[in-house]
Amino acid sequence: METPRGIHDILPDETPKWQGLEALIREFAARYGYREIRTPPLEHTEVFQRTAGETSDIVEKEMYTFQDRGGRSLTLRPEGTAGVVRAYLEHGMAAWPQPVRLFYIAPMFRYDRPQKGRYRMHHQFGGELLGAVLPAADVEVLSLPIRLIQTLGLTEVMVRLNSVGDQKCRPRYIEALREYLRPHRDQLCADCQRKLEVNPLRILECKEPACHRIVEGAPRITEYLCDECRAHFEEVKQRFGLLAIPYTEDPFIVRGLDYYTRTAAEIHSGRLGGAQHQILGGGRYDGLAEQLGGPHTPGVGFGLGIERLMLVLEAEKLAIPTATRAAGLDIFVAAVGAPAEQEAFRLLDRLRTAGLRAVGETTDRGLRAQMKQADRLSVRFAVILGEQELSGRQAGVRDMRAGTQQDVPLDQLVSYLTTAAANGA
RNA sequence: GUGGCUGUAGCUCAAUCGGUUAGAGCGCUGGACUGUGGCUCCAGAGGUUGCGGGUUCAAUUCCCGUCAGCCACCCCA
Repeated sequence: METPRGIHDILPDETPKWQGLEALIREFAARYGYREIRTPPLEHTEVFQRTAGETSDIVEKEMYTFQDRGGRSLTLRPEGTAGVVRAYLEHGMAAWPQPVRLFYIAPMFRYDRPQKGRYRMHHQFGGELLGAVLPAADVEVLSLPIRLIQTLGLTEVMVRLNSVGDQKCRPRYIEALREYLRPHRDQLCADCQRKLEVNPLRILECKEPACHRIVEGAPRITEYLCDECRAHFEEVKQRFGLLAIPYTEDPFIVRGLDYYTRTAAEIHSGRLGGAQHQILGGGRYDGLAEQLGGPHTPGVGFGLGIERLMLVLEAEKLAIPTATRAAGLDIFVAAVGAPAEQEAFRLLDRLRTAGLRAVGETTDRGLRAQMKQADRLSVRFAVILGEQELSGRQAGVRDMRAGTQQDVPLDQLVSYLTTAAANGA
């Protein structure tokens, strides 16, 4: 038996990295006033169908969808925003003080062909700011992961910005784009010919050389933005300048999800070898709540790929800060002989109750083997209990770093070790 | 979903032209050191050669299928 394709275990040697990164993420979320939300990994299929867009790749071919025993269609979440907005509506967060700032660190599921940096289950750190219309909101949300990334020390990151307009101006642009593309229809790749009718925006992202050449001469969405969208985009850019965050404007990013309006943002790393160099995607989604049947609710957010971020950290040889003290052990209790083992068993309980981290021998190997075990566990102290020690109501305490050893009375052991472990920790 | 490369011990890898008992290092267990870790030496355990089928006297080796990883697409985080 093994894990399903593209889905992996995270083993104890790896979890400290995750915990360190998560701790830093939580710290940054807190600094920006974002509170954690935990939505279920499973939603009604409609939640994603109605928001991501019927013609999006996610809905068309990447969702893990199945029927439960009651015949309902459920889907493992392919992205985080729709579920958060669903929760916002379901729990009447519109009645909370606005705007509402939320974040999550959660697994996402997409039925893609796996590759390095692309998995069927991956984790995203997402932030959502709901109930805020102004451009300042867009820049606030996006600045959070950007500052986080900078703190981690990432160097070659590119922030790309675009505006995809709104319900008023986007349809006009789509028509203009279609009109421009129609005469070139025969030169487009098969996929794009299909997209021409269904979703011409996505042709902009096509990397097929032929399509790309045609797209070069296509009208730019920025030329079709309505006054409100134009002003919004201008202020977003101005505020990126205010924070001195470098970015490039990219008229061809449209994002794979249909719910985006106005601001669309991506962050790429130049240090990732493979094709999976995008580490963040995000933007504004003012129409999403309505698509879920709720009242108009402006929102803006991002999703940051944790696995991809870790790949970049590795590629740039950057250390992940360890937020808490290492999960290492303080003490190993070695025992020789049955009476000593009984005493050791009781001692372990006392040590742990006193807040120390201690393990003992669980088989009955010789002292030599037990000391070897203590060494490999990298404990600070080994406590040795045998017949000699027991008869004197004391124990040998060996400092594993110094290689020194002394006898300590049993009734003073806990306080002795508590003090000793605290010193020079 | 399309095309390609690769799967040998827990890990990293070897095994001649298809040839008889599939090896090494690290790691693990034990011993030298009967109650004291690290260093050294010795020994041991550990394998359905990813899985299934085919060709052959004989398959880790050749062929087909399948599963998984990787690479390029598609797309995305």
